[in-house]
Amino acid sequence: MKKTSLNDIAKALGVSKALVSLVLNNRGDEMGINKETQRKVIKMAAKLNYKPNLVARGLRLGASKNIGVIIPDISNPFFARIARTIEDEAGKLGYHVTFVSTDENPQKESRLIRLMLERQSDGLIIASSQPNTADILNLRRDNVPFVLIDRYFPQVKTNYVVVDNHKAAYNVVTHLINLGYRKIALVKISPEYLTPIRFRLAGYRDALRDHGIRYDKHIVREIPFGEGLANQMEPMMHDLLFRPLSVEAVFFLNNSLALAGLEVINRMNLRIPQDVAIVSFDDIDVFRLFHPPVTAVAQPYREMAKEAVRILVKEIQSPHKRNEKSQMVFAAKLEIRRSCGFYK
Amino acid sequence: MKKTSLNDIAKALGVSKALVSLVLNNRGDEMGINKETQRKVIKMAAKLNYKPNLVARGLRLGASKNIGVIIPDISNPFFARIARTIEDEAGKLGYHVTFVSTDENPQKESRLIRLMLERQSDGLIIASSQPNTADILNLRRDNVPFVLIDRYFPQVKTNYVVVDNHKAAYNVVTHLINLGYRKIALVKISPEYLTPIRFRLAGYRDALRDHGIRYDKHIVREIPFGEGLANQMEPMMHDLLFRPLSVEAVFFLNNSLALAGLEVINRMNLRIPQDVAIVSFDDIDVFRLFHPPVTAVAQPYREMAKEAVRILVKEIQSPHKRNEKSQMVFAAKLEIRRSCGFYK
DNA sequence: GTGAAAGCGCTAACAT
DNA sequence: ATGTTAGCGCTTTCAC
Repeated sequence: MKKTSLNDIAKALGVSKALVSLVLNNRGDEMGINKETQRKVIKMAAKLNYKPNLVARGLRLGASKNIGVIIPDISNPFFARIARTIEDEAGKLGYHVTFVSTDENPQKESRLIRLMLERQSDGLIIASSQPNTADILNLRRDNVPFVLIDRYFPQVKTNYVVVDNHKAAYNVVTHLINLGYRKIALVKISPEYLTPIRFRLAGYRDALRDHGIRYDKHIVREIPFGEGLANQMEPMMHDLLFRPLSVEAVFFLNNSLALAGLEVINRMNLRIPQDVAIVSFDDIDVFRLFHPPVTAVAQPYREMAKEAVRILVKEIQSPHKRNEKSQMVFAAKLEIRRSCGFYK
Repeated sequence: MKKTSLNDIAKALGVSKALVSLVLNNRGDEMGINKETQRKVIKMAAKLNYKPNLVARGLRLGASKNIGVIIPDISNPFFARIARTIEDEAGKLGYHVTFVSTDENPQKESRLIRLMLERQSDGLIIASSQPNTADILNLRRDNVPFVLIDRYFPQVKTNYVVVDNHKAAYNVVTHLINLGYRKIALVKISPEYLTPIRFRLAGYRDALRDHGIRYDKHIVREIPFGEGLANQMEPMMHDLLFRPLSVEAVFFLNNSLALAGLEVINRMNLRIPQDVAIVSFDDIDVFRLFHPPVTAVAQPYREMAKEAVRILVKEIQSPHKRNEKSQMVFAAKLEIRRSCGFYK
């Protein structure tokens, strides 16, 4: 059973497909087409179970009404939330969304950017894992509407929506220091060139410095993104938490690190916060549920996603002034819970 | 700056676009096109930054190489995992994927199915929230390749990939009974007509019956899908856990329910499993990390997603024998942890 | 070896 | 008030 096209309806009725197109796009009245004719067209469309071919329409109109969203991993709760909000907000504006996951792999990301463009996405939202700006500069040169989210490139003028990672990390460390902790370890994830990681690290260093604590590279650690996270966490935590390092607090730079770290700490039968205090970046739901609840930096992901869509769609719809770029920096909120020994 | 098309390359070289198309699709040798000409075409394509328009190609070829995935909520970890695996597996077979979320809303699901078809998806993977089979029957009538996942319709012959929910729930309850629990509450989510919910409930009833325990409707509860979950959980837990009901164990029928329930139980300062034992369906990562770790039913989501893609792509690629339908029922695994008082 | 032409389904401009 | 035509970018058939 072949799909019904405009032509099939036109033939069945002995009219032209242009007329059918107009009627079905609710432009019948505007074009002064006979009410009765319109009725017949609509009826026949229903009878033949007509579904417009949006691909053909997109080809004709030069717009797909599709937004490509390129993120590291749709199964990471932080990005899943952002993705979901983007989906909803884009829907309100008449766009649908295609998500793809890069696994923090720059080559894969390049391929996926290309794929989205070949599939004629009208614009892109990207949480980029690129170490350099080549792809981004290409997009800009080609006048492709896009918005960076979560990560950006300070040296390039683009649209972006991020949080103030430096300040957020600074606040975390200050909070810990105020509670009396001095030996504060930091566990980050590679690739380390990403702006969120770099700025969080800088916030950590600056907070230490401003409180007269020396930066100690031995208690700043890194784990590569990927599956083996749990395995590497175990020896690392042993190393940090026992002599000679004996850190008092650990600041995890994202939610996956914190989850892996918590699992290890539980296995080691250490108490939080008595034996070690814990803070994480990214406030995922379950942090509230742990024993004790985990202090974490909450990013306003809804607002971020919403803004990203708003900026993108605006740029898509005004092809003329594509050189006005928007930069949005949101404040993150430190959700203080009991894992660092302070009870709200 | 306009996008480069085949025609632009053809003109720049004074050849026909047919030739360019052949060369760029690596069919130059096969068609015996001059090596030197091929080289020039490829060079010019690179110089003009040519990107094939996959939409136009799809229109011509009648295949988009796209799979539509329709699920309740991409930000639910269970579906996010499935989605991610589908993305990877489809990618291996040369397909890309579009995810959309229905929020368990049947009308929204109908609209999204239609949208995916209008966007010319070659096939669909659906975790359906429909109370009836109308949409499914339409899809079948129109010969659209699709695979149901997680939920299915027993009265309709379709492809589907699910777990044996009855058996899994039966095992959960049997496990609890063997540990000595008698008053076992069940908390389910609406819509209740979904096969997983129905079969899990049936498994619960059958296990009780087989062990000579009377089914008590007062300790079988339901919460509607949506935002207000936490609010409704609180009074419900009070009701179940204190007199006169005083249940000894609670079986949550999915991960969101269990998370909300755990939060309330923590707030009530009850101990797990001493005051109440807990089991959940869906084994999400964090269950391992709770104090105590939560016993849960693990679905083999990787295998399920992989099978769904395999079945779908096979059907897409063999338009002739579309009436051979595959039904896959996977066994779920009960991950026994300490939340029900049994220590492995 | 290469080119010309047709056509996928649609819509906009132009005719009548 | 309705129809005709052209063309979006691509691939395929057939002709030279």
